[in-house]
Amino acid sequence: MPELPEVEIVARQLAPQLTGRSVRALRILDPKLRAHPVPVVAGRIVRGVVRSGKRVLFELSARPEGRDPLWLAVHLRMTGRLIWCAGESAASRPPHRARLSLRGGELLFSDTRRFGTFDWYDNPEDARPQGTDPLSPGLTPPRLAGLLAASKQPLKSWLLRQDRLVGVGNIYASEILHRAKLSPFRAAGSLTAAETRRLVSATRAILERAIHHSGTTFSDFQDTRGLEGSYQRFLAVYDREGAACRRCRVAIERAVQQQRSTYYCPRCQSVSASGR
DNA sequence: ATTATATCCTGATCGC
DNA sequence: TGCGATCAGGATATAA
Repeated sequence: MPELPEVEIVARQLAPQLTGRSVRALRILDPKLRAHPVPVVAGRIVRGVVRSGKRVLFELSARPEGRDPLWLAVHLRMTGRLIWCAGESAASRPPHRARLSLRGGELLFSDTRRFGTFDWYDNPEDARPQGTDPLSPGLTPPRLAGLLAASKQPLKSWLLRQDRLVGVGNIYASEILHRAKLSPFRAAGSLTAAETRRLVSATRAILERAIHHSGTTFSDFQDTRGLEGSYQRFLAVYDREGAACRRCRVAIERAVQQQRSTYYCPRCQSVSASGR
């Protein structure tokens, strides 16, 4: 479900809601989420909520007894949602895998397919993703060129690699390549300098625009209040097989790469097209 | 060392 | 209307 923009929205909404609140209790109802021992969180204060790659990172203060601060990284994977229920007792709660009770409200982790994960860190450095964040100043064309260098992977597959660039998923990968006028089948390491610049700016533009429109609700993304995003109205290629390309009117095509759908315009994104 | 395949889950949708 | 097959925005362990 959530890619970088959706996770960013969730973190931005939660930060002002949760920061400063003290933790009452953490209930983990799904044993699958309890693979590792769960640290004691009662009595800690939420110091902040930020996006870290595709994960939502919660900073929890040291406990009064003097323990060290703690970080919780929540990965939403396909169907995870973090829902903030203000008020002391949320009487009727939707189904959820875990529940963080805070002073003044509860944070529910709902996740139908149960792919989402909790990871605990006592050092935020350890929680940092391996790949470069596309919205950080660190993503420059030379930097991207260095990351792409020598890779024979198709561009689309490369974009999904979280150990290079972090945050791009299946929907935005197609959107980014369409905007950059690059074929999803091109070898990642074969881009010219100009094409690399286009890829950097298209990646930023698409992700920022999606954040601006509160993300994409393809089937079930909802923000922390249960509201849907609106970026699906702006999708240029994703889920538009057979529809006319908004740029050149040619029919959008669908291909399968790594068992995942790729949507592209065969004219705007032809392998030989140099773009411009 | 890269790169395909299978796997983790549930629910919605598709085609017959 | 019913029912099995197929498909989902993610990522990883295993196999090739």
